[in-house]
Amino acid sequence: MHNSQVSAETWSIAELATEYDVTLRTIRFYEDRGLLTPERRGTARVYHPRDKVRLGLILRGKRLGFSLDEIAKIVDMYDAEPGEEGQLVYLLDQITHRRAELEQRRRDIEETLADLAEVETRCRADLSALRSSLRKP
Amino acid sequence: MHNSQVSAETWSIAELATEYDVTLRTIRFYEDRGLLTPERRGTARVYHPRDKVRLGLILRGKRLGFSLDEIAKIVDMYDAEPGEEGQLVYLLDQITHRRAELEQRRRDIEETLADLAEVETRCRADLSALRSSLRKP
DNA sequence: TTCGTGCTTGACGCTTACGTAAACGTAAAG
DNA sequence: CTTTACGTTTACGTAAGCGTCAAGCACGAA
Repeated sequence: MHNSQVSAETWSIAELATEYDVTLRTIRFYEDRGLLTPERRGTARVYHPRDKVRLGLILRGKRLGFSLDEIAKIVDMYDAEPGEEGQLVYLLDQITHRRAELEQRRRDIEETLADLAEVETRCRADLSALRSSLRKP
Repeated sequence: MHNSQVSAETWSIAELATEYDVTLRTIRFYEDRGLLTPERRGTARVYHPRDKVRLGLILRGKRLGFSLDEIAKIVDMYDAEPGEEGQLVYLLDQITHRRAELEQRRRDIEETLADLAEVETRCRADLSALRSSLRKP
């Protein structure tokens, strides 16, 4: 085995695509939008752990229904440099904002799950009624 | 007051738009896609409680990041007729499916909230460090 | 009758998030 | 040397989800 040293592992675009089940096109598109900035070895892209983590964050953001623009802001928060005070205050503000959004989504999920449970109950009732009416017609 | 009888209340398209803070265009678009089926009084659309509820469900679905096609399936589950056995089994299957998706989303939210909390901690630390270094230079 | 208000139906435009070729480079394997 | 695998850029296509006119009807008030 070649890469037996755990530190400083890298991946090709195809490896990342397979691991996260996205297309190469998608990964390149995210780079186009500035969300990923892989190293270049010649013309080929080489992805470092940082890129891999970011891709994971991007896809999680997508599952949550954020747009790529919003995801860009969120992900960039994660490895922002300390910076000046105004910047930090802005960041804290963003955090508050995102948190509120996420909590709204969580409430939506709870409600939807509750609704689904209701539909399921009704459904099972209908089903057993249907079946018992068939057993003794 | 005109509509003093609570039962069988109806709304105009503008009323619904105001209440849910969407545009008329959006509501008509949902109708176009078969998600809403208001009554017609002449040419004007008249929305019944059922339509209003559905609009609420649609918007909740949107906040959760579902596509309109997916939302259509979900919402239609809610007021599906009992139907035949195959239909009911299909419905239960859909419910299982949606539930799994929603639970994944909930996990995503928990993780993101945890990440945000971490960023916030780091951020506050940086901020206080910055300020204390300014107070005693 | 004319005005304003609210509603209607097209129909074209735009952005997002990719899909889908087309055409080419590079490097190892047969 | 040719094939195969893997990568690249460029660029047009598309589906979703509306925005934004344009043009017109219907109806009560002035």
